[in-house]
Amino acid sequence: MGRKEDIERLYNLLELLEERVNGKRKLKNCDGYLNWPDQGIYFFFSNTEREETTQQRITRTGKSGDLWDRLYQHRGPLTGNYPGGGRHRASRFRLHIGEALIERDGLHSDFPEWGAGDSAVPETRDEEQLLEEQVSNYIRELPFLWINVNTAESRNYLERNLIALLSNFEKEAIDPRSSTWLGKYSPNEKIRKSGLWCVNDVHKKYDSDFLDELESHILKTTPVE
DNA sequence: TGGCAATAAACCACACTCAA
DNA sequence: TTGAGTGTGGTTTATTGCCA
Repeated sequence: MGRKEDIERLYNLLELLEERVNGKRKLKNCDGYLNWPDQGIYFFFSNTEREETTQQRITRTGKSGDLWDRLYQHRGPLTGNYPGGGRHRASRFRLHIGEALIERDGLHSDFPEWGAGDSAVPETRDEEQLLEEQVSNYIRELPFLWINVNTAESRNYLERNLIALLSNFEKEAIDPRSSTWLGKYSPNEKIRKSGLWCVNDVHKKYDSDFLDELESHILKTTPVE
């Protein structure tokens, strides 16, 4: 089977997953009180559709040994010192989106420290709060799905192959992103060309057999309540 | 109903792994 | 060695349950 057929199979498997978990969620409606699986893989979708279908396009996939903790890092806090914001230094997803917003809106002089270092002093965080809020607003509106994957070996294998399959980086573009996709403004070439908010593995080849393993995990995934 | 303790979740900074 | 990304562990905050 070719890459296009494998991508079709992947999206069909995700439709099955969506049925199993009673639909996609958005982070704006989620918290840690839901019974998330301890470990797993998540799929964020864009609100735009794939070519020739009504399916939403995958825009990022990632893994975690503590699923909600990772989703929380992407969502950002609702309360505390930075409500509605977040920490892009703890979430590359947030970092990439913020960089694209800076490029698109010409905000370099407003956020000169964005992405600099692993931590920031409160003064810098105060200055970045406005952009963190914009990033949070963007992420919290993205529909997402998740699967339960217990072993790190499986999570690494599935994530690597998912990204390699979906990435258009230096490959034939399947489901190419529109010119209005925010990632087109990313300073990172891998994001612009892959069509994903991912950098690792976008240039790799994938192993079709991973779809069989993905299906087995989907069939074991249950809804959160 | 209010006070207290226990527990869970939220939050954060830093450490660690892996690949290039 | 560096960058990307996740894992770990400590602290703070919120919630729950119990008792007077």
